[in-house]
Amino acid sequence: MTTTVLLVDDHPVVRSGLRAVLDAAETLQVVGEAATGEEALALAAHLRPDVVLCDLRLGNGIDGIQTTAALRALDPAPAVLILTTFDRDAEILGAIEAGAAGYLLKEVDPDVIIDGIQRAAAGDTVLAPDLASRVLKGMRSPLPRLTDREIDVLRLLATGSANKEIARALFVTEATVKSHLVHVFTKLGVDSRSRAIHVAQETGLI
Amino acid sequence: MTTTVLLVDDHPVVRSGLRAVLDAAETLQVVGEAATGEEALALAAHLRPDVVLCDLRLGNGIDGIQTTAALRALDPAPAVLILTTFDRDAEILGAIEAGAAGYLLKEVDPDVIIDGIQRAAAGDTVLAPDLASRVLKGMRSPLPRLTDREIDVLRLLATGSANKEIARALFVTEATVKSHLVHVFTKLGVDSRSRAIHVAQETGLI
DNA sequence: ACAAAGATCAACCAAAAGATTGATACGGCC
DNA sequence: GGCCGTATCAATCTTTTGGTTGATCTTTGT
Repeated sequence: MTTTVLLVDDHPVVRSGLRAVLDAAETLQVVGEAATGEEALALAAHLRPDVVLCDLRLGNGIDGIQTTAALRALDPAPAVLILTTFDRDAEILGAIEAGAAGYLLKEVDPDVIIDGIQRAAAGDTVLAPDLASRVLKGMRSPLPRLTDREIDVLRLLATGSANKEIARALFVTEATVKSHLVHVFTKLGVDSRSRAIHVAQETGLI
Repeated sequence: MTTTVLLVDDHPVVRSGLRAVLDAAETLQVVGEAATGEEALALAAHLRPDVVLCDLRLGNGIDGIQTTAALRALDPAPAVLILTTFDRDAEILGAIEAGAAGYLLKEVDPDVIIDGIQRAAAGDTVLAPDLASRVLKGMRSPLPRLTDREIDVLRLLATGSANKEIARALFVTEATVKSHLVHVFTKLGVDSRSRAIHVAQETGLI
């Protein structure tokens, strides 16, 4: 039984490579390609693939996590297998929480991708062992949840802004910014803005 | 006349895609593939390709810029065309300074890559117009050159370390760290550690 | 041999950041 | 209706950072 696959990646050469690899597997058939999340949704609704192989970073527009969530809301809903270079906790957990059946890194051999697609189509969860342990760890001690406002402050922080500048940008007082920073520092377990930026970037919170 | 090409990328699916694309072009012939800079050097010395198509990030070991410099030191020296997702100034200028004949981003269409390889083989410089203007800008007002010690301090800064912690890590006094930071801030045109981290990351200095 | 650059260190002062304590108002949930 | 979480704000104090001025020693380049 042939499994149909939709490829979603903003790099043409990656799509070419995936097509060459998957076409060589007799049980898989590439039915379409998309360079953006929006294209992926339109094509998936029309072509009804069994599996969507999707990158996380998709240029402008919605990202791979948002694309995954939207794909999983389709009827019928394809299995989504993430294939990306990004391995930060927030991204892995975000993809799984969005409904991805699996998460592979682009460094893997092509036959791992083929096997992953087949297992995703069969309803299995597809994770490399080290990623699986990180997902379990994430379920046990989840990444801190920052409120929208805290994210706003943190993003400005990461551009190098001082508290006064952040206050000005968000139309609040410096005291308010400091209050938000106290919460952010506590949630991230840090005690300086430099550390907060570093942890947030490493884990993919921003 | 057939142009021979060596592919250097740590992602197997990217190499597959490039091979599929280049094999379809009758004037090009892929003669080998490497996943690391070290492999690339060994293969290039043996296969003597006209052009090496090389990514910047190559997993562990030497990076694409170091690989480019080493390839250009071979006799005969192949033309090196960078194909990467990274478009930060320091990386572009670093690759050009290392002797790369050109720099393309992976978002481009396959025929742009084919054309780029042919032009690189012919001795031309291969840059997308927007990258070319940035290279010219880089020649007019080059990125600041930081000393090895300043880079040491900046890297630790980027992990979120306080001045005392950086001093401890480098076995110097806090006064020494502050002195280096004064120079770093001046060279980067910033006035805070957060801004220094941001600018350094955006331009690819760290 | 000399000059320049880099690395090191210090002292002082002002500004910013961070911690603490305390508060009000609003929206959502039970 | 009450509780909880979020967003907002303030005052005070301590710590850290950043800027300035000044210095010595070593290494590098001409």
